[in-house]
Amino acid sequence: MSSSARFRAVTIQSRRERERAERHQLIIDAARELAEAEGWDAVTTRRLAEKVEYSQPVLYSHFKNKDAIIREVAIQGCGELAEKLHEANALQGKSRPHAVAEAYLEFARERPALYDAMFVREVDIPFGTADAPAELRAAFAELVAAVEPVAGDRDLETLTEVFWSTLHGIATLTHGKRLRPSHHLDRLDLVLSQGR
Amino acid sequence: MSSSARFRAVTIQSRRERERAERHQLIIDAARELAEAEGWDAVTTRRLAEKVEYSQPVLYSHFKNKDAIIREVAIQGCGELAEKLHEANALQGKSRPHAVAEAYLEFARERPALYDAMFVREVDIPFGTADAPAELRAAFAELVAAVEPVAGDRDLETLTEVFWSTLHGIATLTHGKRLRPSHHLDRLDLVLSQGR
DNA sequence: CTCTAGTTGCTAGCAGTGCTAGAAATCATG
DNA sequence: CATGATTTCTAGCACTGCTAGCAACTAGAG
Repeated sequence: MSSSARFRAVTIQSRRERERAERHQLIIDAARELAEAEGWDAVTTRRLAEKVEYSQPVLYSHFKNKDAIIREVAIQGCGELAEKLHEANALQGKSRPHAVAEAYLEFARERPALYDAMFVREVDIPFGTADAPAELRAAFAELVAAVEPVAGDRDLETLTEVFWSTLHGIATLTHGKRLRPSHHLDRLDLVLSQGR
Repeated sequence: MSSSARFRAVTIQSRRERERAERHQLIIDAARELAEAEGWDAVTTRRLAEKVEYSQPVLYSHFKNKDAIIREVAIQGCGELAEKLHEANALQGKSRPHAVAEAYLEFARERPALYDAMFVREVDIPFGTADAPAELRAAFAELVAAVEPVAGDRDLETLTEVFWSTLHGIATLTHGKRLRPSHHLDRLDLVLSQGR
């Protein structure tokens, strides 16, 4: 093997790895788009394969199974949520809890399928533990940051869990048409006034 | 047709209707048991038919489709929840919000599959409207009753929705292993102290 | 007791699901 | 061009929810 051949081999390999990574992401994006457009029930391996213009087995060369694809969608979604909450935390004017609560609920409302994958479906992503994905811990950290200025002498992490639970409850019950849509803002005011 | 024949005909018919109703309930109970034992994924029409010792098409002579069975399970579950909350509301000693919150979370923890059918899965039961099932309205009424003594000048129904959302959020996030199990009681204390 | 009308429940099958073994096609290299 | 390795596809399995159409049973009349 000549040195130029070896050199070529390396670049070809890296190009292949890059293409593989692109296709990996393509599958994730396609799954998310399909879910957002028609719901997770419409995300079948056949339709997903058709959307990325490959055959079904290609999906399984990238992911162990269908759940692994959804899990990846969920984790990337957590990254986006963390970003959005970070921006809300940086806003001047409104109180941090207020801004973050609004941002959280807006996220859940605008991307219901994504939110579903992240926090409703059973996806066995490690959550509390140390080996939870970074995106997830980042999102929770933003919630902690939002609550911190009003925590007072209350335990910060516990207070954050309760804050998160309330937002999550409102998000899911609203999406399931179990709350009166007209009173959305009233509920938000009430949550925030209770938190002091 | 003699008068005795007519009499017999009526009783035979009523006996059949009774047997049909019993089988109807048998299917609902079997679905719920199977779901509670192995999760809703295990509730297939084949396994359900086997459990009630009939063939699959019998299920479809009682229910329009599989979702209709789950919906019935969910509605009856709401009835049970309403009962349990009613008892909690009647308890002396603890504050009503405290007793009801504990009862609610205990219900969700002990019957996770049932709770899932009631409030997590998309089941298109009419919720807010007037033609919502009585069981459902009864359960919500108990939540209202629990919140009423601490409502003060806040809108009762909105406050109840927020209270419910928080409980629902805690219930689902706990079940999905997204909250620290060790701090369950702390969270509850925090919720109740915030509600005044 | 027998025959008939009507009901009830079953067998067998369809189209679709997640997933995979093994054949086919493609590619980099001598 | 030929070869060996890699990549991708075809075809299939066991399962899903659901249903058409046949078989078995029952109730009542003669």
